[in-house]
Amino acid sequence: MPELPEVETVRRGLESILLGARISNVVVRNRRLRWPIPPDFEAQLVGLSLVSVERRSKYLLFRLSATEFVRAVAPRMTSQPGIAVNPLPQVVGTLLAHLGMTGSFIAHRADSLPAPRTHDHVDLHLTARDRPYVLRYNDPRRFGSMHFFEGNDAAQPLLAHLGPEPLTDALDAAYLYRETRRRTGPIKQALMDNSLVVGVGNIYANESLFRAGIHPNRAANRISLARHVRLVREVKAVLTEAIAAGGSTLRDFVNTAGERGYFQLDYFVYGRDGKPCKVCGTPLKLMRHGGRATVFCPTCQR
DNA sequence: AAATAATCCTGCGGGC
DNA sequence: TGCCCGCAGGATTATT
Repeated sequence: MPELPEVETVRRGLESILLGARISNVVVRNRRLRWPIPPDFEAQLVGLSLVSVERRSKYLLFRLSATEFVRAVAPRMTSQPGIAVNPLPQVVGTLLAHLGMTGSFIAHRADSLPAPRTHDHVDLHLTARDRPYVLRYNDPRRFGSMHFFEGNDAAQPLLAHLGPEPLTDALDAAYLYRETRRRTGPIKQALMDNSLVVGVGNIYANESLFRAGIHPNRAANRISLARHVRLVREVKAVLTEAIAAGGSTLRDFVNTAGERGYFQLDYFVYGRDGKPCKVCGTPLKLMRHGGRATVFCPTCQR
């Protein structure tokens, strides 16, 4: 179940393999994702080359150019405001994709492409450095989405109302404190509200609150600035550590090479209700926020 | 404006 | 063994 660290893991994998690749063909087997894949999707993509893969919230943005170019020797770091090694061609459009709950992109060498299996909805045929690949999108639950757009990100309804990225300076304690003054609901749900801050789903909300020692039920506007400082620090830390571990693999997450992540081994609370707290030994409790399981330590979290 | 509920979907695991 | 049911959950949309 991809959250920000899993999407970032996928982004890095895609860039490392497919930067500069030209899309030669697009095969859509099932258009019925979260929103239907538009009928002109395939025609819009064929012939374009991959300039970069960026991430905004849990969306992947494949920046595409009409002109082919040679991949730079050093990969361009798009997660940080980096310096392009070579001048990059002009972006003419963007493939916007979301993995939903169960989506995955796997890059196959074209000469060892398996026969399509159930839920293999989209194949992007690409050629990178004269080597043909097929980037295959699989999504059993079809909560993911995919479409192409031209123009500014801000004009995209899906991107227009997103809060700041948690791993940038746009998220700090002063911001979170200020923006929660009128929120009387549980901090857990505020953290998961994408208009406040993006990329923190159920798993990492649980983990961040535990590590910050904050009870998930505490009203957001009744948390002091000092405790917001700690919360912001832990949100950033838990996401950063999860990215370093290649994300979390519960049932089904795999990266672009089909490999699993390992951060689930470091969970303090998620999925551990009834088990002893790793810090104090108290049995962890389960409650629900908006249908989502919340696990917390009644001793460590206040 | 904020909070809550309903909705989409398939796979899996528990209970009987 | 097999069937039913609840649950998993991101994010939009609708409703209060």
